[in-house]
Amino acid sequence: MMKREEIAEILEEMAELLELKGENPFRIRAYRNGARALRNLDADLEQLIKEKKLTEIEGIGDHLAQKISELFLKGRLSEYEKLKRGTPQALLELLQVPGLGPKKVQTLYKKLKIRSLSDLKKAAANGKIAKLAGFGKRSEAKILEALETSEKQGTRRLWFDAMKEARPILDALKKLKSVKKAEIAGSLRRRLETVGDLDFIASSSNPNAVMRWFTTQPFVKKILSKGSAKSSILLTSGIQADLRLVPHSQFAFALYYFTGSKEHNIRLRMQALKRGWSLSEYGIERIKKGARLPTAKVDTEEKILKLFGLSYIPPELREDQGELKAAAENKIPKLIVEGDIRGALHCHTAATDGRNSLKEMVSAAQKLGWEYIGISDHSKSAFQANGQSEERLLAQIEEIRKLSKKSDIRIFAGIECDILPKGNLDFPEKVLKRLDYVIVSIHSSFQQDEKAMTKRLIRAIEHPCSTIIGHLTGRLLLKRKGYALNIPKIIDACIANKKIVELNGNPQRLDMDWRYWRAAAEKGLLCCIGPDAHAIDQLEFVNTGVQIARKGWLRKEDVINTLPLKKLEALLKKMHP
DNA sequence: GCCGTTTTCGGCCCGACTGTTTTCAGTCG
Repeated sequence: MMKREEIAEILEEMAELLELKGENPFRIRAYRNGARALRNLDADLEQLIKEKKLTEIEGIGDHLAQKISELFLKGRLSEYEKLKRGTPQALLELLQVPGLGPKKVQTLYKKLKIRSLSDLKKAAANGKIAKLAGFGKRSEAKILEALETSEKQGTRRLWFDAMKEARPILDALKKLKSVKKAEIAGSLRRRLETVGDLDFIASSSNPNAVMRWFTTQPFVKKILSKGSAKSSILLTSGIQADLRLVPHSQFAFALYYFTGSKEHNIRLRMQALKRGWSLSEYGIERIKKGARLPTAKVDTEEKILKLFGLSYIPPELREDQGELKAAAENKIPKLIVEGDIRGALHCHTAATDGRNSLKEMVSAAQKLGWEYIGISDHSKSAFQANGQSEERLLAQIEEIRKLSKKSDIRIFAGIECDILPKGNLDFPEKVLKRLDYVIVSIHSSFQQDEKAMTKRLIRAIEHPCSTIIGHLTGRLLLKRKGYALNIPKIIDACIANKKIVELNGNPQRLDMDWRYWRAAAEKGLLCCIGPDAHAIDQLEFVNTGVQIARKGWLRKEDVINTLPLKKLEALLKKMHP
């Protein structure tokens, strides 16, 4: 049985192989769309295949359904193997070199027999590439440089880190005299958990001056391209930043377009075309009997959408996950905002692996205006994190009760209790019962297979004392994949057992993934946004969690730490008698 | 290969920049 992610990867590889063969671009796109649809699936793949419902997914037709089923059930697909045999495997890695696409890779292969990165490097060093038709000295030099720098730079960044870099640049842009409006766009604006580059959009009456500024700042390591409408630079930190300039009247269109996602834009444009509108990053025109008639000024994103009878779609939702349909039916939810948060329950102290004392954490929470804070230090098996022994835990509970009485802010006594390899919890029931709530998390034996891991977690979910499931998959973005898990099954188990799932706001985790939240919340799953704070300045990770919760279509009502104190108290009491 | 209020064929988003050309193909987003 093949996993969903593995199947998606094969479909994507097939798209690349077809591209190298010079296949119909739309057929190639269909494979990519299919892979994406598979990744975004919130239902159980096995069930869909059994019930022959794969074709109900948008982007998956009869052919792809057949291929996916075959891969899932047999673990292989003859068509894929045939494709692979027909193309040297190494050509795929050549496609990764910036500036090389399918056509050029094919030329290199046919004319120079280049079939690997080292072949490419040799040919470029010997000046053979410059002599090819369609190539020249500059492209040869570019290839060499790309090969040399590619190893050094891991290109993607955590959303949180990228935002920290982008803000000062945006602020400086806004201060320029000839800049009227400036915004961040792209995946950064959509709050994608990791981003590949920083996109800026600005409107200006003097593009050349702004571009001169942008490409000559201290943060510029290298200019990748420079024009009056678009420039790209490499920042000293190694990440790429693009700036697009448009006249003031086009700003909203440019912002909308460059915010993406690409798939969202394609769908919106298709809808526009059907209604007789041609939408682009420059504006919108009525198409009438071949002639294009310009329309009146539309200067906000709201107004653009309104032209198509759509309500506003926040950037976070523009992932082609049904948001256009929802907007057409006026069903875009009122998303949670940072100000809705009234406290947090996943916080560590120096008693285990936190940096600050209980008192310091509490007073920091108070400064943030919270009504409550829950302390959830590690349990004894979390050896690497100095997990609490039973004795130390009981003493901490005592300390918390005392301090809570004296404070203006309510302090809940909790724990982040390890789920042991078999699914049992790290403390006996009688200890857990003395707490206000119990976050259960996995911190060991990550290598278990999906079946064992799912069973392990479900056992913890069924434990009478568990309240919240912490960082569901244990992933560390850009570093470590989450453990194997049947997430739809886990979600169903949580709903059946009335357990809450955490949305961990640590920028490296953002776990459970936003792609699952919409469907899960619609089925009744409640969320707790946890900062997983290990220091006072990390309490604000709860806000990063809010950004991702918005991306998961969550409303205030779906998140328990938006509840006022009395209501949260009552909820925890009911869940944890 | 997908899809359908221009439905079962014939479309499928669209423009900027680069490098190599001398009007454009390829790549990228």
